[in-house]
Amino acid sequence: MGNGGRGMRIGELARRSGVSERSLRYYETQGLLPAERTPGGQREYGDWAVDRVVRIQTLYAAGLNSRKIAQLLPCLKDLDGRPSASATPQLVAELSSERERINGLIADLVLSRDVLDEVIALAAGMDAK
Amino acid sequence: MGNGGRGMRIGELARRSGVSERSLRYYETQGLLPAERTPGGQREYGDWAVDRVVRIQTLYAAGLNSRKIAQLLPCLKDLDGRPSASATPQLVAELSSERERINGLIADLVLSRDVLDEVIALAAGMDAK
DNA sequence: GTAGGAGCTGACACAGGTGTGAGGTTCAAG
DNA sequence: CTTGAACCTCACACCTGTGTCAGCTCCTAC
Repeated sequence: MGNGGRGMRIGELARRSGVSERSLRYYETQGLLPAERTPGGQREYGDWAVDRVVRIQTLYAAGLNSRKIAQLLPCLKDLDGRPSASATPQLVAELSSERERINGLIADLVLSRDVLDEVIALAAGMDAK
Repeated sequence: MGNGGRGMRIGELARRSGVSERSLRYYETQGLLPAERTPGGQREYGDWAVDRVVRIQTLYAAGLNSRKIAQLLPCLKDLDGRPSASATPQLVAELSSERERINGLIADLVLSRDVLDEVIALAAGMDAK
């Protein structure tokens, strides 16, 4: 090893978080995932990075874009402490609207899932008969 | 008028379903929304089309692509009657996997919504204090 | 017949996170 | 020092439903 336990590099973070190195680098350019650098220029992450990456993925999955996530993250209390920023009224308005969208989307997803279940059940029924 | 009550044209369907004409034409190319044609070549839809378009939108929102929706639709019982086809085992497998994805996505959405709520509540708290 | 709103096709562009490859550098084990 | 894995940057491509524009045709009320 000889690492000194300072931090993991991108490969390990990718493996641990289940996200590609490509995406991790992209997150950095978007200001979502700051990284220390070794003297040689390689990225170094602390353990907190894993949780952050997972959180980022969750928010992406919910349809938020990089810009919103970047504004949002500092307003969250991290595992250890308190938020490093509070949302501006402007941001709150945007997030509220996202919230609405997400609620509608959940409803659509449930509806769609039921539709899938119906088709699957019907096929199973045919099969059994 | 002089329509004879035969069917609505694309503009009305767009207005009634809340979907752009562009999208309706696209749905037709994807085999999702068959349309009659007037002798002059204009599309004509029955009232059933509104529901179908809404259904298509719901499925798109759930992340299904045109191909899957096209396979899925005939396996659904329409408002009036019974399905015109049953799902093949292959399709059932695909849909089951979609179902899994949707369930995971719902979980992500709920998580994300909670995150948004936290940020919003925190900003409101700051505001009140 | 005519005017003008509505419809038609075809084509180009976009969003934006991710895959992929080239070509070069860093790191650590031996 | 050498070597090979891991990492770096840069750049191009993709997917796919939708917006938009251009240029033309249809339909219907007058």
